[in-house]
Amino acid sequence: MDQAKGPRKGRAIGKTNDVNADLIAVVVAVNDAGPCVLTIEEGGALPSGPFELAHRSLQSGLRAWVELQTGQPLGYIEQLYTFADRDRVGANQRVISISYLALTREEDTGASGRRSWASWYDYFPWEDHRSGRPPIVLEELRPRLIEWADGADDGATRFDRRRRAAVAFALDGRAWNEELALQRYELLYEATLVEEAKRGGVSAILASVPGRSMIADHRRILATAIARLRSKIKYRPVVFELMPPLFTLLQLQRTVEALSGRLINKPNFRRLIEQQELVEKTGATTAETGGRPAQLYRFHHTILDERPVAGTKLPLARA
Amino acid sequence: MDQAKGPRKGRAIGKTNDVNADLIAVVVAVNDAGPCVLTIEEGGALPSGPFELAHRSLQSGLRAWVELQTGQPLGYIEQLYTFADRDRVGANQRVISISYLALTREEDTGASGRRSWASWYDYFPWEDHRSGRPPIVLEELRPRLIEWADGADDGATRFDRRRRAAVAFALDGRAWNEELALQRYELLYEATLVEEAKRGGVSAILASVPGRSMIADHRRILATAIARLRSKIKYRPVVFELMPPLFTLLQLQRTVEALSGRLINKPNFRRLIEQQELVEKTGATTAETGGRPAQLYRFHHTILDERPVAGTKLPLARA
DNA sequence: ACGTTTATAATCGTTGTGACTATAAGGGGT
DNA sequence: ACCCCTTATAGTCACAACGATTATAAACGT
Repeated sequence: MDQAKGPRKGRAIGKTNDVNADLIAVVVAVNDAGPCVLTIEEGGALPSGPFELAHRSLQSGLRAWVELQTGQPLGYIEQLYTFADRDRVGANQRVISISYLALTREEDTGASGRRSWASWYDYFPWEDHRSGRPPIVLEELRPRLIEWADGADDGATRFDRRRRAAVAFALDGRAWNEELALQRYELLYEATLVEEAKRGGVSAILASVPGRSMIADHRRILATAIARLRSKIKYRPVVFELMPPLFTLLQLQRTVEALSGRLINKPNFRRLIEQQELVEKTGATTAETGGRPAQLYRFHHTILDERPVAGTKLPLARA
Repeated sequence: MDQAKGPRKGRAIGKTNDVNADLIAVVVAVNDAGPCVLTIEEGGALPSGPFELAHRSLQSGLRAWVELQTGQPLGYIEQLYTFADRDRVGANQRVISISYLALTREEDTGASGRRSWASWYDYFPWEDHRSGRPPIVLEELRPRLIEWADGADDGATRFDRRRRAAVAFALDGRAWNEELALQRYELLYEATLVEEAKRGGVSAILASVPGRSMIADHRRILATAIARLRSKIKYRPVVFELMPPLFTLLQLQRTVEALSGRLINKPNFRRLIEQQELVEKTGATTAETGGRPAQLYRFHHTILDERPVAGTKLPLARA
């Protein structure tokens, strides 16, 4: 192998450069309660395990670990990011985390022990704007962020911190941007307002921190997944990976709203979906919700192949 | 560390699961000749090297290797993808390739030995549509792709292959989509129409293959970078990383055209750039190109912080 | 019968943007 | 000096996308 790669200089094959690669999965589903993530340890961690020689590929290794730990088979998979960051260094060993996003339907509730579905918004209570801006933003986060900003040494840093907080959390009359989920989490981390940022720190005085945390950097990875998914549903029809075979347009809309954390105008949503020919009527109807029975639709699969770029643009409120 | 990660089951710390992680850089610049990539070995490989204990992070490791091998300091860096695929398996050792995209200006031509800038389109001659569709598509690729499609066993596969080829290469009256650069390369790989796909194969009869190749999967990584960059310039103002401090709007347009491989309507481009307030006039002008002297602009940096989503949407020809 | 809920259709006005035309300002050749 | 070339810059036009709103239809419950 190395002979074939002659160009490398100073390359030393040996144990000194070996690393341990972890595969971490964010498995997402949506149910009536909202968007969910598959967890182990009662919501304290994401399914994960080391990449091993026996695995044919990164993806198959990930599938194996998730199925072993939760019994959940995975369909759609997409690579998220590879981390090799802070506080994950061992003696003469480094850990690389390769994270994936998986979309599935919460059906096959195999009784596989330690798994459980947890709502996104238990971990990020400030991300759900479906009923307007959640109180936690103005009541808890804003004062603490301002306090953090004003604690900076020089004026330029204070100004910059206030601006970043305002952009991320839609303060000072700015518009909320649901895709900034990761930036919001990173900002709270930087401001030491999440539990993870206090680990190993001297401040044993743990004031109440917003949102439930996870081990290691799992919550950060979850934030990465949320941001990616919220962005992707706008230009690729990935929502359908989360839908049952037959669904009504309102169910589809509720799913998109659950993911994006904000409400959508109903007629516009219907028009967008229908004119893009992403779905087709089945003829059947359902009347389980009360009100006029709704048409049942099915995803129009061939569209995926023909139009690789088209997607489900979300009709979201203008700023 | 492992105690903190109690959830893992069947986890075995030991040499058996160790892997070697390679960092690979696609360093992009644009000059008068077009879009370029930084290479070593006379264009045969991308700068790369193993992730080592001494590196503080993945990014710093990458910077170190690129600077060591080419003398090029890196500015903007963005992670591309992590591969652990085919034919990169050694005995009891696996190689993970973590690839990055870097944008820079081709200025500091330090005389660092084995580096050289190579045009994208030497490796992907079918990707440059600035002067209309290149002849290679219809004259060479199309007949071979059809031959490959018709070589399938069953009719469904034949149909599917023809459709995929038509979508990727804009056959049968379809519109060219510059963002499908990676899919095109993968399709050619699957059809055994690129040199990499024939390595180790029995077919020693190497018919002339389109485009220059690289060692290992470096050309695939380059294709990934091109696709990512072509997509990203449409919604994030990353082009400016490739521009000198002062530039004219036409220079900016030529850069975008070089990257996307297609021409842009001039008035529309100017309107888009100016109304988004991405640039500001400096007052100075230049008259080096002949014709009326052009205003020199400068990137409006503050915009980056205020509008994290806004970008340089490309006014591209409608389908 | 009436109100409530949901589904479905239609309309209006603004914005975005692709395509095109026109005018201005320089240089070089004859 | 004039013409012609090249490039810069401004303006127009038409259509498509889309956010917001209203209206009508079809079920159920009281």
